[in-house]
Amino acid sequence: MTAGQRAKNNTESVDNYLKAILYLSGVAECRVTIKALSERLLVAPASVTNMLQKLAAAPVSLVKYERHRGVQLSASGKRRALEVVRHHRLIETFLYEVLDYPIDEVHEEAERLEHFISERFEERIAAKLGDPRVDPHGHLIPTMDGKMPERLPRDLILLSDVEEAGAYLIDSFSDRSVNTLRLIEACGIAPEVRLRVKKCAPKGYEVSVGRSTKIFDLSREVARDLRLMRLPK
Amino acid sequence: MTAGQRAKNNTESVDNYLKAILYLSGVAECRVTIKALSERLLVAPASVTNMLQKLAAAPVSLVKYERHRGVQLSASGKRRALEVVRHHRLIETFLYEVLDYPIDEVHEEAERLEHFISERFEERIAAKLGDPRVDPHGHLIPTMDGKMPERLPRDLILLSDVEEAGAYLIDSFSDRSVNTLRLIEACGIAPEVRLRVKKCAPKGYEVSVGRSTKIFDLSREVARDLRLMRLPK
DNA sequence: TCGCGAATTTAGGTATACCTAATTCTTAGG
DNA sequence: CCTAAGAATTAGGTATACCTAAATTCGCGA
Repeated sequence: MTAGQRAKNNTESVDNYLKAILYLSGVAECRVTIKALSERLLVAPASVTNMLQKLAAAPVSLVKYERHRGVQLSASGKRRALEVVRHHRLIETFLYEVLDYPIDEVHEEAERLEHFISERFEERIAAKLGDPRVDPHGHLIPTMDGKMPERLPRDLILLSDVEEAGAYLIDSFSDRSVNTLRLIEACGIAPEVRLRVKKCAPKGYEVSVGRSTKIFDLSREVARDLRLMRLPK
Repeated sequence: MTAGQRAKNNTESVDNYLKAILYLSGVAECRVTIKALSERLLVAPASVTNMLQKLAAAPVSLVKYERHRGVQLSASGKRRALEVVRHHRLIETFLYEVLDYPIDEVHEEAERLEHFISERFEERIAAKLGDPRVDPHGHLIPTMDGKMPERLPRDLILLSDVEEAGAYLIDSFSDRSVNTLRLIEACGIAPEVRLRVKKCAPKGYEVSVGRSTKIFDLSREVARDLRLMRLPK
């Protein structure tokens, strides 16, 4: 490194690797393969190996990495990853609640900004929003001290796995597909709203949302993005 | 360029060069020297030459550059520079008005975020703020169509150039020094507020602000950052 | 237990945006 | 009008974060 250049770990890129590892290792926190990371990040496997070697060798190492045996986050890697997720979900909530963004535009903007906001910005939007527990999709927001909050033990199920008609509460939905999000929003689907499943056919679902009696047809595609909580009959 | 890589002009770095040229070329839009840019951007002169050559050679060239004769913005360069300045000043206003930032923290955050917000974000905060004309320092905000708005012709003078006691209106102040900003704010100085100059000594100034009769001593240092409008006697 | 195919790693390269050192150009003063 | 100081440019290098292609290594099934 030449004089006048500072080591800049903690780049956008590093953040994205950490987030991807966090996501892929899941609740079990198991090892993540290079291939899985490569696919999620849309980056060649060789590039992933390279980056992981750097992350592991960093002065304060962000991942535990052994050749041919996959990666896991280290304690500090996990802390950083959760901080970025906190940024992401707070920004989404802020865009939705304060700036009246359409729900399907919230993810892309947050994906960029999450890397560049300061601690102060984080603190101010959290305050403005009253320290929200979930984002507009119903996903839990990690706490300021870098932990994922426990959720009340809920009996969760994807709509696509529902096999009998009945009453449910909407827990959360994926932020992946813009089209699905538009559709979901158009039906009035939102976290903590009641969903009544009228019929489940192999091709799709008939549901009503909230107090409305209007019936919507949802495809299996959409149903895979909807996470519900069973309500007692 | 390898397959799978897209040309990414319009980087943060490019934006900063364009802003610096805009600033240094001033109202007269005269040519800017490599040395001046090098000093403003804290980058070696050789790096500046390099970057300018790229900017001039780009498919849609952002600057007019001739070896040994300095640079000027092209029409599209100027448009882009003004867009970034618009982002900067809107973000500053937003942080100050909506997120209750202290005025001395507004510049640094905006300096980072200005490069990463989308058109939608710009549009939404502008709407939220009611399309403000000036930022919290009193600086004019370029319009959506990329022009610097005309200001009413005002008879402007720096406090440091004032030689006789009298009444003035505060037009704007520099966002450069955090210390100066704190001091300025503590005195209640803000755009469009009345300032009464009681005494101007070679070492400093005695002033009162707004309706208050309290007297503040301002150093020449601070006075150089304060732009005033003369009020008729 | 051996070998083959998939996963991973190494080796070598590109573009960006910097840097220093060496060279060339400009121009202002004698 | 000529020269030397200072400005600008060229040449050659660094770090980051990618890439492709060519080795490796692992582990599963015959």
